[in-house]
Amino acid sequence: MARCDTKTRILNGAEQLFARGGFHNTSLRALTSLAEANLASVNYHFGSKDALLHAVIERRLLPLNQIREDKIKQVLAVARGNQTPPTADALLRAFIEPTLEFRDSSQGAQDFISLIGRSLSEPDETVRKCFLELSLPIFQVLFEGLREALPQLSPAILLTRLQFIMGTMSHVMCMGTLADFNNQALPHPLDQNTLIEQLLKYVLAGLEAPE
Amino acid sequence: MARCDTKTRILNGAEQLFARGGFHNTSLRALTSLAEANLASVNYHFGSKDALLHAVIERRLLPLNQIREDKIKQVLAVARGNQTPPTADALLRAFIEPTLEFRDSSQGAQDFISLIGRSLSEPDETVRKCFLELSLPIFQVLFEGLREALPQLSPAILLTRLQFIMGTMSHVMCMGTLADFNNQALPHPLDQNTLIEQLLKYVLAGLEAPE
DNA sequence: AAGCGTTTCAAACAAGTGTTTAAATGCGGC
DNA sequence: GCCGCATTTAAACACTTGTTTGAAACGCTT
Repeated sequence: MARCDTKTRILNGAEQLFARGGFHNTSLRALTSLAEANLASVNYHFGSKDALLHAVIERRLLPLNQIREDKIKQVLAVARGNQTPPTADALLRAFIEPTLEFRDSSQGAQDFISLIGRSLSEPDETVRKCFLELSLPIFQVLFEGLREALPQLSPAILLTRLQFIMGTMSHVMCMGTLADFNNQALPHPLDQNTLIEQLLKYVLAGLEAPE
Repeated sequence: MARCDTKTRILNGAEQLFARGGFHNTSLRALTSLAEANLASVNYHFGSKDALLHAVIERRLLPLNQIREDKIKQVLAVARGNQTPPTADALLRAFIEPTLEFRDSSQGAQDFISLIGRSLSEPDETVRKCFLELSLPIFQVLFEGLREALPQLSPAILLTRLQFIMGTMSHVMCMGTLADFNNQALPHPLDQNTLIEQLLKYVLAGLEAPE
């Protein structure tokens, strides 16, 4: 494990283990051993295992959500300047692209995105609540933007389709560390850009389908 | 807990607790207490906790997969009789409809479907492997059928989109027991038939999008 | 009623869990 | 040098985990 702050080493180790083995299946002993830290240091630096999870998620999700929110608001601003409604394509791209680009920026980022991708379906509240609290605002912004982009869709249908999109995204986000299904049939995985474009095409077509 | 076979009571209880709290977070003590059975009865009847999970999944997934496979093969047979390629709509319907219909047949079925929906993103091998082993054959059949239905799509793209569809479906399957996100914004959830139709419209549009 | 295989039961097992404690260590400022 | 603070450490804490054990209870046939 790379040499740096104990606190950071713990965060990095936790990110990796939580993502690959799940929060509850990761013991503090396995974690501190990987992070080359003392067992008690987790409680010293973070207070508890739950608080550590919170810190792991916040560290990367806050900046990522900030980027996505900025991009979405930029799309909305440009549209307003042009006196035209924003396009669903631009909005979804602003939401999806930073996520997948960030995923490929480092191994830790990939673990983190996989952790986040799984969080919506987590049976355990701890992870889900933490993710939702930090993400509901941006969901709101995206939803309102899409209402402008697709005024022909009723809000209920739009929201339903937005959830479908979340499901699709979550799955893609998890795929990084879950290679089983891929390797079974697909000889070589799609490269990053193709995957983003394909994902966008898929969710956009589904979103814009006639009601 | 309804009075019946100890073995069945354990299966029912496990289904509920595994679905709502996750496999590893469910202790045999909580389970046997809910099932009104002795702690040791799990190991007596099933051998181990892992074997119990296997039994829980097999009990419902085998028949469900059988139904789905039959329906898909029926679609293929009819198409062959008509000398026309099968439609993607009919194939996806044969795959999706039984799943969601089964989900609403009982509370236990809903728990089970939610358990299955989460299984693809499970960090723990135990659940994922068990599900994949039992489901890869039907994925294969569906894939081959879709290749006939959409010959214009390259196999790699088709497979990628099929994975997107699995992601969308998984998410919908989990939604039953994960009400947070719904209740946050959606006043009343869509009824069963509307949800199926919307889901089909969404995945079909995404699947058929020009490459 | 006796015998027999199946099932249930309370108790104990060893191993693993997150957390706490109090002593030891490191290190910068005076 | 030495104080004071932040950090690290090993040990113990109380508790939960899945599994095993051997005896008790049950249901059935003879």
